[in-house]
Amino acid sequence: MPLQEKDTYQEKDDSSRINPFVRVREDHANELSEDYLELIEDLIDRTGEARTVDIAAKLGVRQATVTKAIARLKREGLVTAAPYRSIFLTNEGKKIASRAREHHRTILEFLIALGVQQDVAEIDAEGIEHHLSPATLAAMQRFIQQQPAAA
Amino acid sequence: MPLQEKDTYQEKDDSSRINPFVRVREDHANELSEDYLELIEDLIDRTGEARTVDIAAKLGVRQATVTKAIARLKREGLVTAAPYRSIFLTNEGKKIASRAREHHRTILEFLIALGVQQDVAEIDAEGIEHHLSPATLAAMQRFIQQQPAAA
DNA sequence: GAGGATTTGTAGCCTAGGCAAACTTTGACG
DNA sequence: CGTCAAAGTTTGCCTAGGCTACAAATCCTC
Ligand SMILES: [Mn+2]
Ligand SMILES: [Mn+2]
Ligand SMILES: [Mn+2]
Ligand SMILES: [Mn+2]
Repeated sequence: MPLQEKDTYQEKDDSSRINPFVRVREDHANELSEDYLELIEDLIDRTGEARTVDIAAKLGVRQATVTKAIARLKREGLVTAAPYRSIFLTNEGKKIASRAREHHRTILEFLIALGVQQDVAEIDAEGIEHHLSPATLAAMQRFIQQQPAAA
Repeated sequence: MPLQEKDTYQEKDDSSRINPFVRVREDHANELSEDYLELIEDLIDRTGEARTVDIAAKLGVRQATVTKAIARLKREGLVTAAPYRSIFLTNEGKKIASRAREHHRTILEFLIALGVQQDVAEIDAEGIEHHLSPATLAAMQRFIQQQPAAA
């Protein structure tokens, strides 16, 4: 029995650790969920409820797109929603949302500490937040701490 | 005549500047091209030619996927390729490849200067390289310069 | 409490980017 | 040369995530 039949078999679990491109594709598969959940939590905190129309406006997509995405999140057990009613996070959804928000905040603070203008930092943070390993986030944290809030 | 008919019309040109999520979707539309072109240039430099089988191995996808992607790049005028022969970059393709490689290198150096371990930095760089504005890249450059190659 | 604007949902379409399976071409080598 | 394994392509399939157009429900407002 051969030790490697790599030609046709693709590792599923730790290929992400050895191939950066595979890792990026995996990141992207989680990206939408994270953005939706973070945004839903935000809307609930700030306006009392998360409505399809507001999510669509924030994300810059059509409402039909949001409806479809919500159906998927429901399937995955991350949100609950009754037809024509607003959207709520499950406990699992809340966990992901909080983690996403934290990452987002860390990265934003980091970029600003690095000297990037606020509005540019906001934009870049939204993209890179899904691609950073714990180690890199930790390094960013250290950097923020070292910078004593420059004037 | 109303000043805004925003309800049905979506800005195309500068919406990217005002909505981070739209900007991220645009980034992702360019991501594959950039990665392919950078990789093709790399293979040519290091092995003399860019072959489907090697591109597939590097990206962690099947050869059929690469063939399809190359067809798209050809359509876009970024590569040339005859059937069953290896792949070459057009001038336009070379420009994009070089810019991508430069960004990649800057980000990698930056992460390492920040204290991230080499292999983790390699992985994270591959994801975030497509999401950074010129301003942020410039800030990273400055940071690298300030750090006098820590031991 | 009826009407109508707003919001939500459904149906159908499209493209990008994956895959497997089968076929074709190439080229190394006996 | 002829063979045949390796490389490349084609075909057909799938899912995610966009969109429009239209239908249905909700909920202001009078
Ligand atoms: Mn994001
Ligand atoms: Mn990305
Ligand atoms: Mn990349
Ligand atoms: Mn790269």
